[in-house]
Amino acid sequence: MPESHVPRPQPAQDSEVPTGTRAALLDAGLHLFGKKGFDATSTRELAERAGTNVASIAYHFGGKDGLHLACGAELVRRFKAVIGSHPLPVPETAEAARALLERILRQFTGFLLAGSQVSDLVGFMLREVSSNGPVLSLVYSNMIEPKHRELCAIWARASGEPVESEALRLRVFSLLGQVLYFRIGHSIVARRMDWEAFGPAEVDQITQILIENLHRLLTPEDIK
Amino acid sequence: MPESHVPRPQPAQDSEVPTGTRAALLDAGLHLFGKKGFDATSTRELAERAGTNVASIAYHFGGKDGLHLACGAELVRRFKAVIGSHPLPVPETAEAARALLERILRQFTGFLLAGSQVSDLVGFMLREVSSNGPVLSLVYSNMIEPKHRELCAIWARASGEPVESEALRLRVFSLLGQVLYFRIGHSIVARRMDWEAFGPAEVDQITQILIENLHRLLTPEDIK
DNA sequence: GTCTATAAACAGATAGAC
DNA sequence: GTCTATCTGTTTATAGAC
Repeated sequence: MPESHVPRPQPAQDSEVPTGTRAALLDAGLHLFGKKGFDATSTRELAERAGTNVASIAYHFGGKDGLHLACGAELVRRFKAVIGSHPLPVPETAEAARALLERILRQFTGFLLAGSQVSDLVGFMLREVSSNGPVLSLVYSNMIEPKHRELCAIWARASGEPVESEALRLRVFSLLGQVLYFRIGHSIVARRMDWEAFGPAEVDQITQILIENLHRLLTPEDIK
Repeated sequence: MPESHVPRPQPAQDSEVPTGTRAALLDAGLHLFGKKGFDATSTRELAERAGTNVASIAYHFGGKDGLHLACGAELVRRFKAVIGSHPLPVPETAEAARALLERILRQFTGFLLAGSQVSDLVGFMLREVSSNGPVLSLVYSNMIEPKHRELCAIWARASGEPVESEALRLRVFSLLGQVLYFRIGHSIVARRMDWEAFGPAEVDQITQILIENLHRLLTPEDIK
């Protein structure tokens, strides 16, 4: 038989890149849900920002909740498109692992703190983390869990601790938590530091402290 | 003249302790705003939980927004009632300062992570931190700023760094950020650790890691 | 697929009885 | 001070024209 109507095979295991009205609504959702929160965002605002009408939300996503979940999936898709879907290799030596952790931490602070074109994604994700709903489950298993596991392996090589020990997993969380706090509580930090905003100079200053903290945290207390 | 109608003198500089319907609405506000967020909480829910009617919100607080702000003030009042309104004295020696920091950190993790009768307050405050509105301004200047300043003074004594240096202020934030993250991202941590909930054993484990981190962070890297 | 029009429920605020 | 009843506007969802 000639050309049939079956959907074309997907490129590898990656999900479809959205286009048209669908994509515009996902953009609007990631932006507005992240900026104002899910409840504070109305379907009218979403439609207006996407340049369409309210009914298209129900048509494409089944409703406001469906759009919310689809935004979670889109977040994971974009994240994988940026950082790649393959795990980082664990370096051979402790020194190389330590250097890699430093590089990852720099990337992470830059990603979270420097306002860029991805700042919609960050805002959206942080709201989901606090709310702990079905969208977080999706993001956790497709993004957070695998990346945290990779970090633990690298940290274990750098510090000599056993891989996947409970203390190690918690320590990695405590390092990431520092970075996240500077994003979540940036308004408080800015007031206390007498900063008007988080410019490049301020982000550099924070990054430097966090890099120092990384090295201090990697060093057991009794070696002093 | 005999008994007059002037309001009775306030006890010291502390604000009035609310009673009756007013107090019930503040309780409901702290609970529901903290649990579901301001936008997701309706005035009907608030009135029902307080055992009163919607009109009383406007009567006592002028409206939903007024109740929100009053909840912020009530948060500060309750916080001061627990920890006292006087600043902690800075210890004489570095060792004593270090021990005091450890004690404060234990208190802080217990306060934030162990679900207690104050967990409503913590949930409310964390939402305000993220939302950065007028309620946060109130809480910041009456609670966060003075307490952070005290911590910086103690940290400076413990580490020998100059008081109020920018690096020191950021380092203190980074330590507090660790604790806050374990509260904000507790659902993520619980999944990754295969914990069903944050019980006393789990909180102890986290506290131990954070205490270790405190001592590592207090120790400059070059002394190893 | 896109859009207008509308339905049905819900929001916060308030008038007025008690 | 408290409460019921109601006003006015907004919410999400949907029916149906094109």
